[in-house]
Formats: sequence, C-alpha cells, structure tokens
Amino acid sequence: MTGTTPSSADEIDALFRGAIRSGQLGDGERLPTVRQTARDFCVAQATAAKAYKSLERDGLIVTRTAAGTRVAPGASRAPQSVIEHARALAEASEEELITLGDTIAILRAVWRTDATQMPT
Amino acid sequence: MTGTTPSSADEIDALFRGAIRSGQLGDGERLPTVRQTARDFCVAQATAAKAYKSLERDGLIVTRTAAGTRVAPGASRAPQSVIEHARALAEASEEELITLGDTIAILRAVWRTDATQMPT
DNA sequence: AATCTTGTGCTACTTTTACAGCACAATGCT
DNA sequence: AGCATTGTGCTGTAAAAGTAGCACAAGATT
Repeated sequence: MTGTTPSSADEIDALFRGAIRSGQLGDGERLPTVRQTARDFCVAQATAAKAYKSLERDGLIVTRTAAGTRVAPGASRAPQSVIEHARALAEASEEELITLGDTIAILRAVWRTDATQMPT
Repeated sequence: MTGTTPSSADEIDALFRGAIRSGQLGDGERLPTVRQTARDFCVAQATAAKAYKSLERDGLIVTRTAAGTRVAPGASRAPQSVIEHARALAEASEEELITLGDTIAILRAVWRTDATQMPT
C-alpha cells in the first residue's frame, strides 16, 4: 500500500480512495490509525485526519472513536468493468511510456467527450 | 475547451496537457494568450504563466515572445491506443456512475499493479 | 520607425495549507 | 473500575500558492 510519498491531505485521500475502490482494501477492512498514517507519510496528524474526514464525508470509511477506521460496508470495489478498463489503460500507457500525470490529463480531457462526440 | 473551472496553476497545466496529448489541440496550434487564459479561468496572470512555464519545461509548447504560444511540433497526441483506452475507461465509469475523481484514484491504484501482479 | 502584442519578471499583500504539540472524549480491553 | 487506544479539536507558527498591479524586453505589425 505504501509505495509513493504523498505530502498533502488530498494525495493521502486519493491514495486510500483508490485502494478502496480498486478492491485493494476490502469491505470492513481496517485502515491504519491516523497517527500511523501521519508517520508513514511524514505529515502532521491534522493532515492525515483531514484526509480521513474527507473519505468519511464521502461514505467510503466508517470511524468509531476508539475502534479505529474501517472501510464502509459496500463502499469497496467499483464495478469490475471500470477496474479492468483502468488496468488496460495503465498497461497501454506504460507500454507507450506515457507518464501517469499525462495519462490522467488525457483521461480528464476525454471525460464527457467520448460517447457523445466522435470526431474525425 | 473551457468547460471546467480550474483554480490552481496545476489544474490549468493539466487541462492544456490533456487537450494537447489527447489531440484536441493539434500540432502547432495556437493557445490563448497568458492574459486571456488568466481571464478565462479567473486567476492572476502569474498563475496562468506558471502553468505555461511548466508545459514548456516538458516540451509540450513553444513560446516566442510576441508571437504567442503554440503546441510544440510532435508533442501533440499520445499513441492512439492510450487515447482509446482512456475513452473506454471514461465511458465505463460514467455508465457506472463513478466520479472522475474516483476513476483517477482507481487508475493511480492500479498503476504498476497490473502487468506485474495478478492477485486472486 | 512607430506601435501594438505577448511573455516575463518584479513587488507587496492575502489566503490557504501544513506543521508541531498537546489536551480531551469516546470507547475497547483487562 | 482502570488503563490504553484512537479519533478529534484545539492553539500558534511557518511555508506555499495565489492575487493585483505594474514595468520591461522581444518581436510582430503597420
């Protein structure tokens, strides 16, 4: 799970969000404590807590004060088709030596410009 | 082109980067002036300029001082396979009502976790 | 040559974000 | 009941990013 080196709350948010929705973190599975996450990513507790808050607002996790934080029931795993397409895109990009950043930018660009428009 | 409402330099960077690499902005095509972009996105000139600088550092655009900014020759358009896979992913996500943010998070999660690892 | 356009480079100010460090409340565990 | 764990909520401080406004230099345009 810990591979990159995020710094901001948004990046930590995105990291867990991705882990949950891709199925790497299963339903009901426990997340590291806020303090642990803060240590892992070398950020202040407040920053890690902020990320968790954001995930909770979106219903991805459930926190009980002394019992820790767990993946919300049903929040895990986006539909298989999405995950498979994401895998396919990642594979294609790496094969063509396209950066993750560029790949995301391309994805943003074609978002809402695909099914409706078919140029050329 | 102007559809979303970015605010930071990074978002503007990503927007143009995506437009270029997806082929929406063709080779040699001219970008709006820095001032125009600043107006379009309601940001300071310095912020828009910063985004352009970043794109130039990556060789995606070429700026000549009074002639404006143009897409660098050869910078446009990532390989077709990548674009097609991006389109497919976008389509799948929208069909399943998955957010763009979540889709990006999933993509990040499976990045470098596909071809090499095949769990289950 | 004169003028307009455009990217760049300032300065000073404001806002946002993250930091450190601690204290508290809720809860599980023994 | 007592204690450790864990999320939360402070405080004040520091760093990063954005803003506004202007001035300048390099070219293009006429």
